[in-house]
Amino acid sequence: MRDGSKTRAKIVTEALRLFAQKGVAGTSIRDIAGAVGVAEAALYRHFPSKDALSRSLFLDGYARLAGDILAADQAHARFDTKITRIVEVFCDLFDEDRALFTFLLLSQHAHLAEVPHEAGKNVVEAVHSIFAGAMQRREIREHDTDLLTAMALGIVAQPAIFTLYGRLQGPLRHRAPDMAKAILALVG
Amino acid sequence: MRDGSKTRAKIVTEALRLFAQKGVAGTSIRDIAGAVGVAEAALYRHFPSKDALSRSLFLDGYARLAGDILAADQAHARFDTKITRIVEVFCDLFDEDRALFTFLLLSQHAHLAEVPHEAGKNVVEAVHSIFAGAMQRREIREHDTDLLTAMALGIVAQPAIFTLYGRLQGPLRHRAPDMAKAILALVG
DNA sequence: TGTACATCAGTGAACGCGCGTTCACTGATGTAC
DNA sequence: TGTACATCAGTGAACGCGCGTTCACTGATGTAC
Repeated sequence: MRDGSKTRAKIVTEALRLFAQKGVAGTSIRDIAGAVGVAEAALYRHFPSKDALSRSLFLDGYARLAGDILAADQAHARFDTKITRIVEVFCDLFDEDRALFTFLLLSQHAHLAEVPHEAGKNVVEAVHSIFAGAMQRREIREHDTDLLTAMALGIVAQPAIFTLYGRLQGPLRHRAPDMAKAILALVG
Repeated sequence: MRDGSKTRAKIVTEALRLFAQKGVAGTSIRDIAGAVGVAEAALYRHFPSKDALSRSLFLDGYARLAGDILAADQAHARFDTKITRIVEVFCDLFDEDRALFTFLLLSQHAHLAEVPHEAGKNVVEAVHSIFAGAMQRREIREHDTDLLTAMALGIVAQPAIFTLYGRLQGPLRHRAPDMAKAILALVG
């Protein structure tokens, strides 16, 4: 049999690019197959449906970000170092794979309900666990952890969105220090 | 001729409700007409196309929020009062018309490019003008106004999204004091 | 007040198009002997 | 090493369905005289 892993990888890349550019609903199986350079039916050798493809891309991307956040958390001891590094990780992933981020931001509302609750696969749970842990260890004062999680995510996600729309220029990484400072001010 | 204003109002209400619930792509003209209780063709007496309908709903809702923000800004003198009131206005609109807010948050990426640049119709410009004004009057220190705008919007928008998903409970208004405090900490 | 007319909101059926998906088939490559 | 076979990635054409939109038509209501 032929090795389909190259084709599968290209489907992932091109689907992400097109989904980010035109949205999932605005991208047809024909579009993706055309960009990959295969017949439409070939996509169904790798993903059972268009919906499964977009779900798989979303859950994988979301899990990757959650995993990177958890790893940055565990690699550092002090709360402020954790936050700084996590913001940097977020910015770096954004700057390196803008198509993935655009897709995650665009289609979060379609898939958020299907995301598993484990912190390793769920960005919200990952961030939540970091604040909850710091609170438990008395490194920060008592707060509503969910509200804190929401505001912290908003502080990084909204500048990311502004960057996608050209309202903010240059790498998001340049904003990391200000964003980290803003998050630390939430708990200070 | 018959008075179509009642029908038009019902189209707006039902379309907003359905768009918020199932997304624009997931809602058909048949769905809307069925909810309104008219034939599909009747919708075309009020809006030239499905796209024009969703664009009109978006731009009107977005302009309403921007107008309310500007009005709250102008009704107060001190910067911290302005911010507090603006956050409250945002929360109240959210709590009163959740369908509108869900729709605005869900479909912002489809329409943001078509929003006019005037502060009275554009939420981002409205918030931007408030920070820019305060900076000019030396009420707050120098900052990157666009980054500030993004972070401030993120601080209120993300808790709104969490509330939509049930991750935060109760009226958003209850979070207003903490969100206002967080925004003021950005410039403090 | 009564009548003729113009306007236009709403109808019901039909339209063609693009979509996601399926199908029987091909042929390249790995495996068994 | 050579041959027969199994596997399965990829093909090309076709499918039916639901979609947004259009059409000629109806009839209620406002206006002119």
